[in-house]
Amino acid sequence: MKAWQEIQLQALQTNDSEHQLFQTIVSLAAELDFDYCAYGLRLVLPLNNPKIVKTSNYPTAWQAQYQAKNYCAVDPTIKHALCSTLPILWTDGLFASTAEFWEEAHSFGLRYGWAQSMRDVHSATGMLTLARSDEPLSETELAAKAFKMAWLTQNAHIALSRRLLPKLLPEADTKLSNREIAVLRWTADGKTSGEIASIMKITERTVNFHINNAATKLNAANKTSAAVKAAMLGFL
DNA sequence: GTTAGATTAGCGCGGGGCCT
DNA sequence: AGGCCCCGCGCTAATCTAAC
Repeated sequence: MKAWQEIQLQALQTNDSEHQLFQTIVSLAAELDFDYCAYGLRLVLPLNNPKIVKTSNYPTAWQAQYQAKNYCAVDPTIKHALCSTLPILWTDGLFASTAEFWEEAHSFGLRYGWAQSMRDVHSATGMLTLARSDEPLSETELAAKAFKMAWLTQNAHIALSRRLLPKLLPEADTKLSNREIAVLRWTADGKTSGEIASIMKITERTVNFHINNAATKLNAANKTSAAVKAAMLGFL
């Protein structure tokens, strides 16, 4: 008999669309006794307004309200997800400073939940939330299911971000040459083109050439943006 | 605050070597 | 042959710095 993780992995490694894939995750969540399931992906770029995409089987009205009131900005589980990859449990204490948000979530049947985030090599943060209306999450249940829930989070993020990233952030798929990476590293360290030229024993113009090529590949407006993008995406 | 000079960044163009 | 990587030159634009 195959292990639960193995069956799950096979289900998530198919070539299904995001929608089909999310339905698989929903059914895996259901096996863990969660009616609701939500996945959010937050990219690192643009720095001033990072792209966020969400998909869930929450009640449509709640999804609309969440969007309309921009609850992304106050949701404490998102705040937690961005600074910690440890799982977090929905508790009254967690939502103490966002009472209105918490009450509205309750009114839509979202009462008991658990969430965990994960970061990939491109620094994109994915968060999987598992929730339900009726049965509180006991310590015993958590202890018994913690591993499976974490495993589902990890694989959901890997599978979904693999499909979403190329569309949302094509730069993440860029292949930089070794020379381009080297000059961007020195640039990110604050070296001028002249300094990099003497360090790498090439002319300044050549340094600029590589930086320029990298900037084009990264869709960056200038060398500063190119160095930041490359660093944020984990290329350096 | 203004100005002039120095420094740095950016652009267009061309060419050689290597690999498929 | 074509694509990719690497290297180079001359020039202009933008920015910084110090002197007035």
